[in-house]
Amino acid sequence: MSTKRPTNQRASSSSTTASPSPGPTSKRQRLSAPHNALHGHKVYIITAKLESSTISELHELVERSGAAHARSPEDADVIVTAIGMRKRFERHVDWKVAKSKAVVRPAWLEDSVAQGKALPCEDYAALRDLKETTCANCPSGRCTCGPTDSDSDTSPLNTPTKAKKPRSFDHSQRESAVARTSARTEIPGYLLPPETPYAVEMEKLRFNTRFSCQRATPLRCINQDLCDTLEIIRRSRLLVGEDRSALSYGRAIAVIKSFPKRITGETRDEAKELPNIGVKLSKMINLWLDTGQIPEIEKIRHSERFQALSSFAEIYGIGPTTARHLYAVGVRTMTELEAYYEADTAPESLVHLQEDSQDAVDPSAEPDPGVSMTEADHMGSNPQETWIKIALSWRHDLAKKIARNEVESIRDVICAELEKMQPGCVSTIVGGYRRGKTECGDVDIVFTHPDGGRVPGLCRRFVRDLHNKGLVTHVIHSMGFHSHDPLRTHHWDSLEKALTVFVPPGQTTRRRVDLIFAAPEVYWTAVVGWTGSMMFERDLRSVAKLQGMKFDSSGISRRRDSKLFHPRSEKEIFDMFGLAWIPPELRNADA
DNA sequence: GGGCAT
DNA sequence: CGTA
DNA sequence: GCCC
Repeated sequence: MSTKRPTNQRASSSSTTASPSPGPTSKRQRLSAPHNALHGHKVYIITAKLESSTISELHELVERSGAAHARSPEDADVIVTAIGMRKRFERHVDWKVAKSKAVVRPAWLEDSVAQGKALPCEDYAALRDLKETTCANCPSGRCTCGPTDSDSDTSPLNTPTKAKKPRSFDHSQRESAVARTSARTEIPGYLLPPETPYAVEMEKLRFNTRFSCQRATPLRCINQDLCDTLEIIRRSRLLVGEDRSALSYGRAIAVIKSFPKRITGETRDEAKELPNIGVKLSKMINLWLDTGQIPEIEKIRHSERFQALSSFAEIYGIGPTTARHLYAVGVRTMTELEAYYEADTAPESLVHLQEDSQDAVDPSAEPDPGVSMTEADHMGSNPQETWIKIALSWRHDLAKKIARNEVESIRDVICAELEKMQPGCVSTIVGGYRRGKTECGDVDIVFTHPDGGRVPGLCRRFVRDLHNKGLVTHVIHSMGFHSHDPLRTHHWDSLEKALTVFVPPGQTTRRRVDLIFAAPEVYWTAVVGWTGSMMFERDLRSVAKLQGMKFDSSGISRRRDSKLFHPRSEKEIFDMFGLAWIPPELRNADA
């Protein structure tokens, strides 16, 4: 996997080749004392297209210039960017906002600091279409540029609004996970995937960092056999209810997966120094190296209880607790499990909990508002029991993996249907598919619409439509968009989701398909939040928390004042938390 | 000895 | 509690 | 079970 892009732009020192950058701006005064060239101004740096070393240099320059860092483009007087294309630029800054700022190339900052004063912007405008407004807002206050030399289309700054291709599906071979359902309607740049992949700075992704969101973790690693072994212990810990222990095994697995060397007698010491590998795990690694196995694993493997709990928990809707209850009342095999739910003698033991979860199983509500779960109408008192009976009937289908091309064709079917109901939606296939798995357990798709007003309620309407057409047979809805509810203090669940059972047209195999509808301002958080892996998400949230922030798939907020943040690209989320970019295929921190 | 995602 |  |  060649993750290192043959990067060609070093935007900083000599931005682009063909610009009239006045005066050679050499390797100047790294050591010069601070001055006040830009005192009183606020500068915002768009990090896209910049090397991280350049980014830090530019930050230094801002400080040295006496300017302040703006926290957002809106907040700034000056926006520094290496982006020259309007469409790409708009992914970071609203066009209207941009017109009220000076939008310049990095060279302007360098040269202004070098010369100790704010230089005229005219030769530094980052985008041709913004040259005029940039001059009007130039900190130097003495830009002389007249009305844009409107016809000299040879300008290197020119940003053709119409890019090369009539961008309909030119992205497909790069990341077919990302698709738009509409080619006709105009989609704002910030909802589109990057036209070139972000650079992956491998040197920053050190394997011995604490959190998996700071490391590159491939789908399968060089020590996969060890990871698979430890995964058995982890599963076992989860099933018996030792969640914290399970968490530790999960973290250990994650860090081993990112360790790029085969663990041998040579490298074992290094491996034992890894974060999340402590005394116990070190001993296990020793055993594994010396004897080729770990006794505890063999014990677990052969345990009747583990096998029973494992198989029960494979049923959708049965988790560790229910599995343990079943075992406790004497159920041992799948066959017995079916018999147990067949016989209408369900004991109270399983009934009691789980009454008013916020998620509504949407079956019986045949009268309009919900999708019908046909088999489940006329049901007995216990919805949980009913639910599991149905899930039992799915188990063979849902155990089947879904090939990538089938994931894509399911996406195509769904997008085609959605386009009929609501043209112009944008979508990304997320989940394991996006992380590069060749076989997927389910299909997860995040949707939005450039007109945010089109999104509330769309999930329900659309799923009902799919149900009427026979494509969706069952659904669990989670509420979303209760934003209109004035009683709600956080009216910020700008996300609707439906967990469905889907049968592709002309087929009979049921598939689990999750549809997520996000307001446009939380589209990228939803995409990051639903791409996974699970450990990657946990660590991302831990990192956010350490920084006083809160991350979840429906938004990012500052804990102290609940201020919301709306990143305009996936990478902006990484930037926001000071994390190096990690592409989806290297977020596979689960075994 | 508390925290471990939301 | 189960699920993502 | 590991980290701070």
